[in-house]
Amino acid sequence: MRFKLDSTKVEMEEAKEENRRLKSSLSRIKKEFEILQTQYNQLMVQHEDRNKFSSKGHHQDEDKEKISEREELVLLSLGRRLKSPVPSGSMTNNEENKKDFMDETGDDKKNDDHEKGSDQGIRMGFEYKDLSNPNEKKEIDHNQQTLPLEISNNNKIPSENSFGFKNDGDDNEVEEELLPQNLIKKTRVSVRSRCETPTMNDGCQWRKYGQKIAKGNPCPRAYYRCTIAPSCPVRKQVQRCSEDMSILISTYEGTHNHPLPMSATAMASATSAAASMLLPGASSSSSSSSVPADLHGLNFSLSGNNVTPKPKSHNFLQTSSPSSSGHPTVTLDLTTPSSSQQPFLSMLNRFNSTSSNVSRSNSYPSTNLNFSNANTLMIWGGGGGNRNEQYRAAYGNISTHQQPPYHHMIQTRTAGSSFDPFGRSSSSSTRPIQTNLDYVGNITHQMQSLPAETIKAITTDPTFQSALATALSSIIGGDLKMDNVTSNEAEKSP
DNA sequence: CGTATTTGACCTGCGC
DNA sequence: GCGCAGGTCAAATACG
Repeated sequence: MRFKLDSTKVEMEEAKEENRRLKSSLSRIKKEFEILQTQYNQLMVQHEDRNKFSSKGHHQDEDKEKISEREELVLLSLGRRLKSPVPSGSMTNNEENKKDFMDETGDDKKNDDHEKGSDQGIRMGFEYKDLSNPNEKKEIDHNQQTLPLEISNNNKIPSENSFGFKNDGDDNEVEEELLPQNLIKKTRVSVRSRCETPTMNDGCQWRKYGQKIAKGNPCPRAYYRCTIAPSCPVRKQVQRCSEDMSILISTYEGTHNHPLPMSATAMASATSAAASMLLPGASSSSSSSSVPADLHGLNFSLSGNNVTPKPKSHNFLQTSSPSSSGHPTVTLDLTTPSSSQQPFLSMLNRFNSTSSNVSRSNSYPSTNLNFSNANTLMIWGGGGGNRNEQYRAAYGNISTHQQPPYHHMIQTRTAGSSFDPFGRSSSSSTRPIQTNLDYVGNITHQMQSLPAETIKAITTDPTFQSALATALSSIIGGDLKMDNVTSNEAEKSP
């Protein structure tokens, strides 16, 4: 009994220490993010000035250019609401377009929390400022009518926060049926993972409603729907890979219209981000204009820069032929061996590339996000009742070296670089929170040490923004919640 | 007994 | 129009 008490005290002390480290990491991340944000804003201002200069003497096209310009004036805000707005100054009547994605409770304290957010530093999420007006949407519609997903930053569109649920769902179900993106097939996100269990635990609650033997695969395909909310439209297909039975392919479709458990937010963020990368605005080789993207509720600033597809390589992002179903599909591959040999700079080069040779024979391309994860069995979330359980479920059990998906994502993105942020094995980490924060912090920190041109290329690349936003949201969002929990617990503790 | 799963029937879209 | 395949429904069944 005495021993238990002592061990509990030791654990409490460790928790306090952990909490201190988290706070320190958080403040560092805040600073580094502000630097990044400042750089981005400066670039936006420069871009704006350049556009104005180049448009002199072209009054005939002035309106068009204004529209185009404002299409590009989309701010991807990682985290806290900015104290000072975008330097464009054109943000007026679209305040309501801001999507505050962090507030999980959605109660009346929301605004207050956001006001305090900068002080507390706990409001990580995505903020998308649409600087266009509804009339311009028609223009966009006209230009992008074959790709309605691009222009879904409509007020009517139920937004989803970084944790994968929509902000407000009064009429979401009805309105969603009328949305343009529903006129075409929904984007799917397929996750390949090594999993011994019949289904991957992603933190959500699923109810099986069907099973089919799909052609070309002797393994039956199981159909699940989300049961967290009765009206949730999210579906999931689970099927084992015919070539490797140990690989479980989980395909997600739709957007949760309800709050998700902590343990499910990682997957929700992953699917959102992955789907967003599929958007033509993010990956189209033909389009050079920025268009806002809102898929699965995640709003990113996406422009035409593309990522060169290199199928069957370990590139982080690949495009391949569309799925047989005809749905645009993003594949998150967590089954392949570590791509530590992948040069980080080559990825940056791809980020910086303004065009690519993507062959798009089909309007529904598939994108393959190849995250290295050779050893991890997929336990994305345990749906545990308390936050600690949820945390452990979502971010990996320390003792079993399970790691969160974004841990691997970031690790993949940094592992091949010429610098190793930590020089330690991620799987050997005994402090996953600290590790995750360190990764984020060091990414931004290392970026500052890069040449200015590289920084420019990185910070202005929407793909990077999307990926960074997702990573930050997933990791920090969860961690911050834990931070709160641990803070509260620490305060309560004697 | 309530809930979840199974499984055959049915619906729908697409290619020929 | 027909057949095929994917996807969904719903009654039957299993389970706790």
